[in-house]
Amino acid sequence: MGVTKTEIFTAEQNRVADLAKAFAHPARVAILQMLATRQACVCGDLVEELPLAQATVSQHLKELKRIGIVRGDIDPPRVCYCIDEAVWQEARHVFGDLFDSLLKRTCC
Amino acid sequence: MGVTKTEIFTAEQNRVADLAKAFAHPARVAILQMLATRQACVCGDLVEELPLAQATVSQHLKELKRIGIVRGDIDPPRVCYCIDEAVWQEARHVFGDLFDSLLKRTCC
DNA sequence: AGTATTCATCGTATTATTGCGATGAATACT
DNA sequence: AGTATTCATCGCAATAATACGATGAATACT
Repeated sequence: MGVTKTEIFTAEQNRVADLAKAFAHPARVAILQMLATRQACVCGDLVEELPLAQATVSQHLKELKRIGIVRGDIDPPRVCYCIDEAVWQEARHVFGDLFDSLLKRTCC
Repeated sequence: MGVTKTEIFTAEQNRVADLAKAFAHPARVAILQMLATRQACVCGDLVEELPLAQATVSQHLKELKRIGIVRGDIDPPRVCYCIDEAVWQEARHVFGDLFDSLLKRTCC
């Protein structure tokens, strides 16, 4: 039905899925890479460097803010977008734990 | 348009996005956790443990196989699903490198 | 042959996502 | 007041994803 039954999964599973969504679109990967590797927050420069319309970039940023991995500090009329370091580390640990959970298999 | 412009992003960005998609739905997270932590591959037991219809689980498995992180070894009439360890490690490194790329910020 | 088991796929309905033009809000600068 | 800049949001169109019932293919067991 296009509707995800979030209520039947654990909070942890839903959080992993949400954090993964931040990286589940190449445009958002590009945005996160830009924000992570710049000395300065790029603000609206994102639109210039990405071959996407301003409205589209704004929407991806909105999704990243919803997840929490990006903050938007207003500095009118600009907005300075930054990685939220706490959420970034949360994601690192969540995925790290997940990847570490692989056990040796006895079949296949 | 609901159409992702994959051609305007790097192969690496598209690969990250694809791997992230494996974890971008709580049902797939649950499936991957089950496959990663069982001694034996659970095959069709997935359907029993998940509150989803068999057709839905099969579709999630199809997506995981498309990405490559899961293999389906047929053992008629059963199918034994396993984590593909090589792809699992690929994902670990891809995300590890990404999370390590965060630099100290001088703004915000 | 007939039946049961296991799983994939098809068809369908519904919702989500992606993308962009247009518009609007907020601010700064003349 | 008038203009420019920056960004969010609305509205729309098109595609993707989620979910499931029904059906079919393959195999095993009677």
